[in-house]
Amino acid sequence: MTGGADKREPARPSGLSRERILEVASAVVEADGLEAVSMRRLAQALDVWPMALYRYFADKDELLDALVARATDEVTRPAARGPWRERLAALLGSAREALGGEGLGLGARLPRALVTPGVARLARDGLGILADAGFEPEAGARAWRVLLSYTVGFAAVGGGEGEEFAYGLERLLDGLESELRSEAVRSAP
Amino acid sequence: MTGGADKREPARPSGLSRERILEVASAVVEADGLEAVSMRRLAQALDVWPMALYRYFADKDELLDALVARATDEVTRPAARGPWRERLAALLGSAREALGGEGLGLGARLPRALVTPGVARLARDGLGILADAGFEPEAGARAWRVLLSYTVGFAAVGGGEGEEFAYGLERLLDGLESELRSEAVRSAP
DNA sequence: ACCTGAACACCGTTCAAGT
DNA sequence: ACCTGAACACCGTTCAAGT
Repeated sequence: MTGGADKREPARPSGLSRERILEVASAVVEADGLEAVSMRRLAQALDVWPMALYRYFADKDELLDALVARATDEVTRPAARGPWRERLAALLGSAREALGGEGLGLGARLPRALVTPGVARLARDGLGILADAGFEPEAGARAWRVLLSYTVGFAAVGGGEGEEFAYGLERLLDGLESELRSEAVRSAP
Repeated sequence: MTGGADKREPARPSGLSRERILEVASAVVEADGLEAVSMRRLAQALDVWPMALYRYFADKDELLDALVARATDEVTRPAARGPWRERLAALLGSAREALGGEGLGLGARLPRALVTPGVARLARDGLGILADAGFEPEAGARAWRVLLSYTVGFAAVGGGEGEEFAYGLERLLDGLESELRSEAVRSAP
C-alpha cells in the first residue's frame, strides 16, 4: 500500500473496505457454498493477511451476518399499489428469491436472516398491505407471521418453482380472505 | 476395554455404537448447539480417541445426517383416522415439532433433513390423506409441497406458538378445500 | 475387529510490532 | 490508521500400528 490522500477511502485496488470484502465473500458462497467461507480464504483472495479483515468486522459471525443482510437488502422491493393480494404476492415472491438465493447457502443462517433490516422493512410493508385489506392490527400481525413462514419454508425447501409458490400463496390468501369476509378480524373502515 | 462374549454387541460402558455416539451428539446439540458438535468433543465425552468414531460413521457429515434422521424418526407419528383436515393438522403439527426441535440447531441442516426416511414416510402419509380428501394425484402432490413448505417455514422461523401454526394451517386448508369444491382438481370417486 | 498415537493441513483469533 | 507476522488453541481426517 503506497497510500493516497489522507482522510479519504483508499482508492487503490488493494485497499480494503467492508463492501469489497463482502463482494469476495459473496463470490465464494456462490462458487463453493457458505461453509467454504473462511477468514483465511477471503484474505488470500484479497491478497492480504488474515488479520487485516478484523479492522472491518469484529469476527466471522459479524461478517456472515452482514453478508446475509446485504443479500436481503438487494432483492427486496417495495410494494406497488393495486389489489392487496397482488401486492402481497409480489412482496413475498421477491422475499422468497432473496432468502433462497446464493445456492441455498443462506438457508443455514435463516434464523439470523430474519432479524435483518431488510426483513424488518419487508414486515412493515406486508403489515401495511394487510391493514389496507381490512385486517385489524393483531389479526394482521398473525396473518403476516403465517405468510412469512410459508415464504421462508418454500425458500428453504428450495425444490419448488415460482409458479408453485404462487399457487400455494393463492390458497393461503383465499383462506385469509374468507376469514376477512366473515368479519371476525375486520377493522372498522 | 476388557472384552466380553464374542460375536455380541459389547455390553461394557466404554463400548461404542452408533446409537451411543448419537445420544452424546444429541446432548451436545441441546447443550451448546449444532456448531459445538466436533468429532474430538464427542470422542472426549465418550472417553475414546477421535478416530474410534470413524468405525461407525464415514465422516462428520454422515454422523450429522444420522442425527437429524434420528430426530425426525422419533417425533413423526402416523396419522389417525378421521376427517382429512384433522389428520393433516396432526401430522404436520408433529412434523413442525420434529424439525424445530433441539434448539433450532437442526434448522441449519433443513435441506438435508428433508430427504430422510422419516420425512419420506411423512410425505406418504400426507399424500394418502389428500387422496382420501379427493385430490387427484398431481394436485395432491402440489398441495402437499405447499403444506410442507408452510410447516418447515414455521419450524425455521421458530418464534411462533403451536396455536398460531394451527391458525395459519386452517387458513391454508380453507383455501385448498374451496379449490377442491370447485371441482378443478377433484378425482373421480 | 476395534482402538491408539502421531501427524498433516486446515481453522478463528489474540497479541505485539511495524509503518 | 492500517496491515504484518508469529503464535495458540482448536478443527477433520489419513496413515501406520497396536492388541
